[in-house]
Amino acid sequence: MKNKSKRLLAIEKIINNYKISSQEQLMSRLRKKGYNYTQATLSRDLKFLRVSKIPDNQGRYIYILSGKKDEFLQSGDQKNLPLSGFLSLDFAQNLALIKTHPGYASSIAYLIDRAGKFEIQGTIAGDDTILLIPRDSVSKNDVKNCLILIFPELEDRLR
Amino acid sequence: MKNKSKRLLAIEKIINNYKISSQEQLMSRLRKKGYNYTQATLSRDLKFLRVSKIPDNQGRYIYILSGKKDEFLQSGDQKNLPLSGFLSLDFAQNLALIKTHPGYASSIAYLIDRAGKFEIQGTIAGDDTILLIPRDSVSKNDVKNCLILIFPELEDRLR
DNA sequence: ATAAAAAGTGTATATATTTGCATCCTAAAT
DNA sequence: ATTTAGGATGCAAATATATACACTTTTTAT
Repeated sequence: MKNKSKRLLAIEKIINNYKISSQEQLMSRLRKKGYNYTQATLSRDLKFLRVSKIPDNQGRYIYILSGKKDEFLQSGDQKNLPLSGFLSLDFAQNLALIKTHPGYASSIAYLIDRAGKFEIQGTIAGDDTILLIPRDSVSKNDVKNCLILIFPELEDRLR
Repeated sequence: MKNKSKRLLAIEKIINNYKISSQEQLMSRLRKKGYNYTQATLSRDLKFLRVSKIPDNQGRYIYILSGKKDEFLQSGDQKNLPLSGFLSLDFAQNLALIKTHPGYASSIAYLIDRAGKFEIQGTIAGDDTILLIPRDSVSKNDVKNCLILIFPELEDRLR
């Protein structure tokens, strides 16, 4: 259903941006955004998205997306070298096209895949071009935001 | 107490070696090994160890150590897909996306092309992803069937 | 078109997990 | 030796999460 995927996107967004520590808490945010449904369904959604609850280092529990787990656990010290090869982002129909310097495409695509974003169904990289296929009903903006989440350095260039 | 650290080690060992999906389950294994204490304490231990419960790709929930998370997410997806490199099939819009083990995409795509199926207009292969473009008005299921015809071994996976 | 199967959800409930409080134990300080 | 402080733990209760069942909607097959 169309609403479901939007809802899933909303969930991801919230989890990425806030420290959520219970489904009720998440529900309340979702309700504010107009998604009106029950905790039972949310539980199923979280299962679908493979979201897990993990004890953080402050003695609390927080929800976290599978794809982000790495990053979260290893207090982010790894740099995205290949990102320097990023050139541009454009959209054709519902597809996103990323241009890179020659040879950089596959390594950047790899990072995108590895982030495990729900919004991004998959990528195909050539030598200097990446075709990024978003999931149904994911907007261009959602894709942009995704990419910014993966590569914060792009914030300026994509906005 | 000296027992605690041993206990924590035992917990880690068990979590590493079995698919544990509830604290009770874990408790029962611990008891077998002579650690006799309560679920409440176990809950605290898990918090201390930063163990989290994550939905696996079999529709269950399993406990996993923070340090192992990476590994799990990696191998978890591949272990049960021993077929010729084929990983998954999904649809976005009218397009089909096939994920493969790294490096397998082009050879699988080649086989698909070579089968000369009418329903499949063409394919584009990256390193581990194939974009399959179906002909107009070909349904998802038609595509599935096509693939099954080409790769009978996929019957179970795609149904 | 119709039947059949599958997917999505809410409700209520079962299960599972966390935590407040009291207690006990150990170690350091007096 | 007695006191004091902090960690560890059980118990019971509070919270939180998952799921069986019934029902509806959507998708797929005939």
